[in-house]
Amino acid sequence: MESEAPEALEKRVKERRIGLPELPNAVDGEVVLRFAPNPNGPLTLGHSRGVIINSQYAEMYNGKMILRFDDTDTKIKRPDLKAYDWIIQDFTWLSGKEPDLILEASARMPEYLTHANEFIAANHMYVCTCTAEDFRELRVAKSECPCRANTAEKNSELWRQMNDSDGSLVEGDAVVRVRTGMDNKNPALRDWPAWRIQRAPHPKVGEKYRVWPLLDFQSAVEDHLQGVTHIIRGKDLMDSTRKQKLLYDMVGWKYPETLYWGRVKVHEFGGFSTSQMKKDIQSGQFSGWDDPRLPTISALRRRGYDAGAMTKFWIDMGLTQKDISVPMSTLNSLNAKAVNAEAPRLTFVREPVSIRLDLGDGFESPAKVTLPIHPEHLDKGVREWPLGEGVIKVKIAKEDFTSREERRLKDFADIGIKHQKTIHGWESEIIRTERVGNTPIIHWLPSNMAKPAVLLLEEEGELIAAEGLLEINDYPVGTVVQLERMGFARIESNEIMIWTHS
RNA sequence: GCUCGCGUGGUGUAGUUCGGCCCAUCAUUGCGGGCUCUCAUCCCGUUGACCCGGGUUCGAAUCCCGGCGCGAGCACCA
Repeated sequence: MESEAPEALEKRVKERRIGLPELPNAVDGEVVLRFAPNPNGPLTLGHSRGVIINSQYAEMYNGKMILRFDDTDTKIKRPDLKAYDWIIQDFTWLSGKEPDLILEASARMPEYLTHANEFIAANHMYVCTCTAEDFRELRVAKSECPCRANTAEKNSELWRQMNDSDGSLVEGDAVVRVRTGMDNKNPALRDWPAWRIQRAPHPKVGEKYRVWPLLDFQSAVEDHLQGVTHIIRGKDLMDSTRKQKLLYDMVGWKYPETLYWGRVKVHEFGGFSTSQMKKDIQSGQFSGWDDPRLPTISALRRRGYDAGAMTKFWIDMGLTQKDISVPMSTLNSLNAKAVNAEAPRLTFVREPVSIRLDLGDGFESPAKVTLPIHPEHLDKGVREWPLGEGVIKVKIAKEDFTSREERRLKDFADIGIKHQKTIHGWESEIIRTERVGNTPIIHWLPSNMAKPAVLLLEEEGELIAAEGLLEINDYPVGTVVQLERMGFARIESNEIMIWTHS
């Protein structure tokens, strides 16, 4: 291989970067990434960034992607047994493949305990029996607490008492701290807590353990055990990185490369608080985790959003540390592009008004109306609406009925809207079937092609079931269709559709 | 209070490491128009930004100094 010309090294040509930036120190085939949610609910749009960006990188570098359940809190953010499966489902749907490895922190406790024993024996950690309030003061004052002077033997003994089921130490009496130094200029890093006592039974392992590691310890040990090479996480965890790095340095481990992103809000939803949503569902404000008004992955999937569109959405967002607030219209635009080509067209008439069309003397009515399933993909075939003999009964939307002028029934005929009522109902007449001029087009259905259906949509925070008539079709449940002149919707059942977006 | 991070059009983003290719990229939104027997999709056009003040330099979005603004951590949550 020839050595590179020196001038080629002098300056990179500036080019616009497309896609995700390169990962620092990444070796193809050896990258290990992880996504580590707390299983206290299903995934939200906010989580999807973690799933997607990490998965994308794993794919870019032919690396490994771990899904890890950080379920070591039995009290404040208690794990939800159902959430484990929900998250695996959401993860798989978002990334297009199953994780290479699934780990549950609660099942990894023996490993964590082993390391705790070791670190306490090595004097890297000590048991602290100060109250949280007292330690807070010590932390501010940069002064060491009395417990810090205990010997490793004494600490091991106290640690045994913390673990002991009939021990004298109960919840709140003691924590294990990492001996980082009380003089660290960053107060967040001063002898940070690694273990605490929690009596609440764990949904997965019951009352097997009395002590549970905090995130900073559990995650630090597990990342090392799994050989994680790159951590990509929120910048709110920057001090977490620093805490963990202090521990890594003590025990001689190599800390992974770490990248951060800022906080994300969506204009329409605000933040993504799983706990808040859980409360609102319990109080009956929402019907469930897949309530179309919620920013959960299950709700978005139910509404017909495309995982590829979400992927592009997050890739476009990149890895900046800026706190951002994005409008749903950005995602919607990407989603429309993703689903439009495949979405069959259907007609939905909201608040239908029945009209009898008078064919007029000598007027020849066509036997049927033929319209494409997709105007840009004619190979997808056609829809055929047979028209009855004699008088034709059609349905049009109430909002289109307000006019008294001519309107064109799309792909069929110009009619005069007369607001003339007879014993049979509203009557109008067909003026011509040829397309002449630019008579405003409205959509419609012949009554024999219409079936009652509801369209679920959100209006000002309320979930509305808009009643109407849907064109008879046999698309399977889950099909994302485009309702002509309205927008996209997903077929949820024979008579229910869920609104996606326009 | 201490510590850390971030500031490019309405929104998001590229460019900032290594100053000139940047009178600043791309997307989205808004506005205008075209295509279309859908108010969808698509196409074209257009408005619109380097937080502020100094400094270094022939030249600064990019380097230095000082402000200001926003956010996060300092939990026995993750």
